[in-house]
Amino acid sequence: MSVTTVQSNLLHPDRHPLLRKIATIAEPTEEERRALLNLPFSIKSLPQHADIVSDGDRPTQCALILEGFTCRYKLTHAGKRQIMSFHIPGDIPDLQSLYIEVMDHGIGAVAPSTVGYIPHDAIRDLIRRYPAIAATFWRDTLIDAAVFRQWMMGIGRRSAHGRIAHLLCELTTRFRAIGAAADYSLDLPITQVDIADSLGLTPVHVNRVLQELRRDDLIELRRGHLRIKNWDRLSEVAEFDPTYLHLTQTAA
Amino acid sequence: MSVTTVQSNLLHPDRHPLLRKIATIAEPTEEERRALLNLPFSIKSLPQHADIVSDGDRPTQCALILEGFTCRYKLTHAGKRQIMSFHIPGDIPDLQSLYIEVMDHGIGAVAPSTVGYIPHDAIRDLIRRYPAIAATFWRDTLIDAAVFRQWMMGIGRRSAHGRIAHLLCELTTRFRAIGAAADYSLDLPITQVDIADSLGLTPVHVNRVLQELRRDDLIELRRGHLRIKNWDRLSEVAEFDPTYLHLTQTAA
DNA sequence: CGAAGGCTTGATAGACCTCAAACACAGTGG
DNA sequence: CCACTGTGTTTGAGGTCTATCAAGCCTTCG
Repeated sequence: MSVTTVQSNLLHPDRHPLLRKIATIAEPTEEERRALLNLPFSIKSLPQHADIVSDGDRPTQCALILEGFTCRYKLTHAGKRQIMSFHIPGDIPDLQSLYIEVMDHGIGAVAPSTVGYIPHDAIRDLIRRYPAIAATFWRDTLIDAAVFRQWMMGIGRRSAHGRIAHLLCELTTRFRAIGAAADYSLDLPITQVDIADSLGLTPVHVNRVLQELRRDDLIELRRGHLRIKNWDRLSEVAEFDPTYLHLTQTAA
Repeated sequence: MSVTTVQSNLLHPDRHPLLRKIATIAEPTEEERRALLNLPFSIKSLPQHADIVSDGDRPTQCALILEGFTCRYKLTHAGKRQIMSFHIPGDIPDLQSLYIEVMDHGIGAVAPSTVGYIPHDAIRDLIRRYPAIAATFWRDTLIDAAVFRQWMMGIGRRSAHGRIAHLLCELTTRFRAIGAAADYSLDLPITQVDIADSLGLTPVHVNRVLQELRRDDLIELRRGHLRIKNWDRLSEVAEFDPTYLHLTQTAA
């Protein structure tokens, strides 16, 4: 997908990823929306597995996800990977680099992705002029933290079944919030290895649990497409309560 | 401990918990320090196990830890507890409630503690007048998130040994940063159950691992007192790298 | 001295891991 | 059109780290 294609189709105010995302966690004024649209950025396409930012970097810009699917991860000395969050279009996963100099983790493309790099200076200038946007950005990083906490509880205290079900509920809810999921069906370019690395499990075990979830007719997941066949029972298994996502409009 | 005692001893500018804490993550000007000192708050003493803020609350104030030791936690439906962070004097664990209406977790006293409740309005006013303080507070919540990430990796991908060693390294480093640990020796009013709940383990297993760490002459931990006997080897076991704490002065 | 909270120990069990190989499927190239 | 390759998924057998259950023990404190 070429840069021009992206710019002409994707960045219309009505479907600009950043505005869509912001609308899920705040209610910006028309002027603030315009200011957000005017943020300068340089677009870059990344292949699967490429790093958007690397552990140890000292970024001078933030990455806005425009298309694709990315993750935040860390490696142990033994080389084991822990994924700490997934990001969808509209997210700015390294917003924190505004106030934390050194990256203590990496952000990588789970699927081929397009990102817009926004200079720190531009963001600093924006939030200086629009305190409400500063508050929204701060809020966004706080919601990130809320998601970390939810994942921690899952990894630390819940069964593999519950964890996997919960992850699928969370992603579905977030995709629906930005309007990227028709009904309970969505494109989810994720592998079983990715799921394993995000939940502290092995791919083998993830595979076995997914089979059970399919057998119980709760989900359908293959070739990058997820369909929740029984939302009520799945969210029950997951003990899913979307409060922690702190969405303004909680799309049921 | 009475309120008067606290006020007369603890809140001298030179040893005010909030100023000490802030100094570990930022470099406020004299004027900003004064403004921080002038924050109004009402002091309250809490017994062990009392909630400072509860899951589901909609706080209108933030809690500054003045004395003691508290934790952030969540319960599963089955009643299992996951502790997500520990807080020491100077911390404001629910600073996030400024921008996130509903608490998605509780904060409780691990040991008897004294907290100062600061009205949201006072904080909002402060950060409106001092953008640098706003940045510092934002940074503080970002560092909280960094700690969550570090814990997630531990729980998801590391052995019980590594996790326990890491927790002890982290707490020691943080206590040292605020000047609450002489050398590698500190008062740590924590039970083995608390450790288990913070690392996704059972108390029984924590007990066994602690015994090994003692046998290997790495630590001494009993009756609320921790002494690291071999920092180098312990941080090796822990794969401890304090970068993620983002302290301004990294006390070795 | 009794009670309570925390720590320790032993025996057993199970969820999840490890290793290893086979299978499915899409894309590529001859 | 069909091998060929690569990535991702599935299956099987065995192993282990950590959980569970159940007592007993030690301090502290009223």
